[in-house]
Amino acid sequence: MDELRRHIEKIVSLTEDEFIAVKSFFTEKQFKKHRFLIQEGGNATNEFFILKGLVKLYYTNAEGKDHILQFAAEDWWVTDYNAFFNQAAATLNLDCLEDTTVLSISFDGRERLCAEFPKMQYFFLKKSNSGYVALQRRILSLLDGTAAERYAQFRLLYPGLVNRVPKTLLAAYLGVSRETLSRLA
Amino acid sequence: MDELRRHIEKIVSLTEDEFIAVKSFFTEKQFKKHRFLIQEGGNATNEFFILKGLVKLYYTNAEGKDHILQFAAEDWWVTDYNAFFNQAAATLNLDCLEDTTVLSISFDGRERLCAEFPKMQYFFLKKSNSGYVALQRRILSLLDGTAAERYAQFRLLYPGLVNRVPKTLLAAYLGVSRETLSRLA
DNA sequence: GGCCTGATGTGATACAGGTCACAATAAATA
DNA sequence: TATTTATTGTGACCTGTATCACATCAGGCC
Repeated sequence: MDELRRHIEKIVSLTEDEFIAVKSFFTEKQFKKHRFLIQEGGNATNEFFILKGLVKLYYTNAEGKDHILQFAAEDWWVTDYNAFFNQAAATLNLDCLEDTTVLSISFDGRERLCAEFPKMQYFFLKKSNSGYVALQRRILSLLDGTAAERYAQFRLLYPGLVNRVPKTLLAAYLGVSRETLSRLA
Repeated sequence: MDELRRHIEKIVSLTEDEFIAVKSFFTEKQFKKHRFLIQEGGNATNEFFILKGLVKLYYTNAEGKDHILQFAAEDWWVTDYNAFFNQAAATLNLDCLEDTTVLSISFDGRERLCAEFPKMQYFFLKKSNSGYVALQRRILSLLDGTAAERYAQFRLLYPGLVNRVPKTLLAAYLGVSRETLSRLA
């Protein structure tokens, strides 16, 4: 739970009492490797903060091909945000690459948390803003970069993930075939 | 200015007095076609709300090739968000495809506006959240779709822009060459 | 230990889309 | 009105990646 506090305090500071109140909105949960946190067609009523482990968020297209939107390891937030914010059915899948421990917060919980603590609303705003910028960067690398450049960029940006994620999945994140990535590596 | 109020009130409601206070944070500005609102290397101290007109936000790579991150017409917000949020030098360009009127707000202004009106912070949070989801969707269409599919999707999503933006620029947005787009149309 | 499944490498071949080149309008601007 | 400067189309050719097909090797599990 301390991870959450350290994480939040990178942006806003909290008193002891405030943090106790904040953390009451979260529930700790454990998932084994291969378990789903969200499945297409199901609900996505929770957002997850990863305490330990590694998950992948992905879309499976009509031909059964997966495209990975995000990996999330320690200190990352993840959910099917479209489904979460709009309280709609999930179109994405989220499952564990490793045994994973998360803190879970419901949509309503998050709304109440933000209403009660403007600081936390500020925190989520800053997070959302930097997430937006990160996605813009990724779009640019898809528009501008070659497969090799995107791979190099990924290694720079997420050195810790490169040797933790199988190449097949890295390929599904980068938008390259497994075989092509293998020829680059 | 009424456009701004209508736009905000889709998410939070404001009293007359509140709106008067809110709008004092904005300045109206006019730009002619081809004028730059932001240039690479310059500053991006302002965020713009488009009242009238059309702009493009783009990145120019080392070979001089442009990649369009965003078009923004009436009721859209736009800036180089990386530079804006981090108070850093711009890496993107923003210029006018048509004569354009905007409401401009500075970074500091926006921070004070959010601090003073939690409602407005909530507004910006919701906007950022849906922006994030929209970029995820675009990433998926870059990962999954063929050029023709992306074009079809764009027409569905932004029917009003298709005949307002030259095909050359649409191609730079979709990540296809001008020639290929022409053969699809 | 032995078996199965997932991860990775590599060759052969196919194709979507890029690049280059030229032409014809349409639209700004002097 | 005249003169550039954008915009769009289209042919010819090239190339980065996808696909398909095997082969190998490591790790988890019975």
